[in-house]
Amino acid sequence: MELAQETGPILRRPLHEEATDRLRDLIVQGRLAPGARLNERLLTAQLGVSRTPLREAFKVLATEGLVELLPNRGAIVSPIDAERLRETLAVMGVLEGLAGELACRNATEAQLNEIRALHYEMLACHARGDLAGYFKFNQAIHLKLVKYSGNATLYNAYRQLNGTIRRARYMANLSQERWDEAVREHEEILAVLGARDVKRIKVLLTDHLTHKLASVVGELKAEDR
Amino acid sequence: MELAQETGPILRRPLHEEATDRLRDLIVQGRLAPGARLNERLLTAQLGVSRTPLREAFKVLATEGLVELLPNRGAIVSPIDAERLRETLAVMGVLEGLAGELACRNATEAQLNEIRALHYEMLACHARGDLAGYFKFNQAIHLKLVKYSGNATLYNAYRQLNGTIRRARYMANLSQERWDEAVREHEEILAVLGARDVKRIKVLLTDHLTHKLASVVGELKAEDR
DNA sequence: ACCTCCTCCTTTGTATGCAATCCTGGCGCC
DNA sequence: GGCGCCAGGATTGCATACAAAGGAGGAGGT
Repeated sequence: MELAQETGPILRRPLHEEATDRLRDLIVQGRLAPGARLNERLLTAQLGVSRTPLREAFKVLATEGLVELLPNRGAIVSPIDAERLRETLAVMGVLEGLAGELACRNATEAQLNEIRALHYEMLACHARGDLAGYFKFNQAIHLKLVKYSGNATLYNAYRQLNGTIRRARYMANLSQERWDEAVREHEEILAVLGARDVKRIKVLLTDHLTHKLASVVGELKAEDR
Repeated sequence: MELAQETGPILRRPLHEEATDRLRDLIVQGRLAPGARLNERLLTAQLGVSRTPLREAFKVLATEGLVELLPNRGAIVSPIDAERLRETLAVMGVLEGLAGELACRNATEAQLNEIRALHYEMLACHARGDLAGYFKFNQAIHLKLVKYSGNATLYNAYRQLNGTIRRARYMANLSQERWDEAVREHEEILAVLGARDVKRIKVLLTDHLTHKLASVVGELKAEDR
């Protein structure tokens, strides 16, 4: 009989945190659709918490922009509109540009290797045509890059904006051409990062995001039809 | 007898919003010192609300980074440390760079004139040596600039980060030389904005923020002694 | 004297209760 | 027939009650 599972430090997080994270995941993954009403009674039952922590979660997600609070009428999942996506990607573009610059300067070789590993995992997914896996590793790479900039504030800001984008990702498909192009861009970004070419990485990342923007917004428009 | 005061639309905001704003102001103005413990009982009495909306406000301010939640031990005002300021200003630098670029393209002449008006108000304060007034108009100018970029997401992100900085502003003094220099920089920014020189404005704003960074961090260090 | 443990009090975390608001649908009136 | 109005029910907003955790202070042991 197992005496102790590998649980790490005994984890007892506040319920409102747990609720916030669970809800955020549900929204980001699109399992709570944009525009959907968030019924307190339903969600309390579903999450097994009372209304208080749940409502605290609503407030947090509202400041993150994932939820909209309608006074006296509850909360809804923020609708996704192309304009807001455009805005968000523009902001993320400059954030990632800065992140790349800082990462070029500050990241250790070990950290770069971690990113490289993720990159190869991503290539594997691309080769297999595994889009979900591709997105996952793609996300991970971008997040790590920002993290390894060493600027925690930047990382936080980036993460928050990222929630908005991820939702769209789950909705929008990706053309094969754009996919191939994105992979090529990643290859180049990684090379430049390894070379610690501060000036060039900024341009590359900004461009990469601009292309992503065009792609996502294009796909979204296509879905509107 | 007056039948109707000019109240505009009847304003009935949720208590938690009101509480959030009031608390945020208290923190930003430094009336709740960094590191200070936020006692729920005290604050409920002071704000005249019950614990529920107050605690919701805590959560919101925590995601904004102005408050830290210590599980089972309540909340404190986030301490100000130079490193975090550095980080924040770096991020705001690129955000404002983007904002300037967009404002150059999108702002109407009327909007630019609004900024110009604020600029002259600011000059007046500078001439009088009115530092508090100067900060106020300075803030207003930067916020308007970002707002007139036309990117609401950018504006939100900027505003949030700005809270952290404003707190430091109330603490750190300003050398006369740096003050004069800042005013000159503003003059130039305004001129370039009027000329709609997209490339140049970005450089100017980024530099301006870099200088601000150096100034604020320098002053903060000076206070540590 | 110092450390430890225990207890009490304070404060926080969560659940629940109550009042106010909003939506639904059905009735009356034009 | 359509419009507006008025319950009734459901849902939210806020307050409060209850349970659990943290911290302070004193008694007892070494």
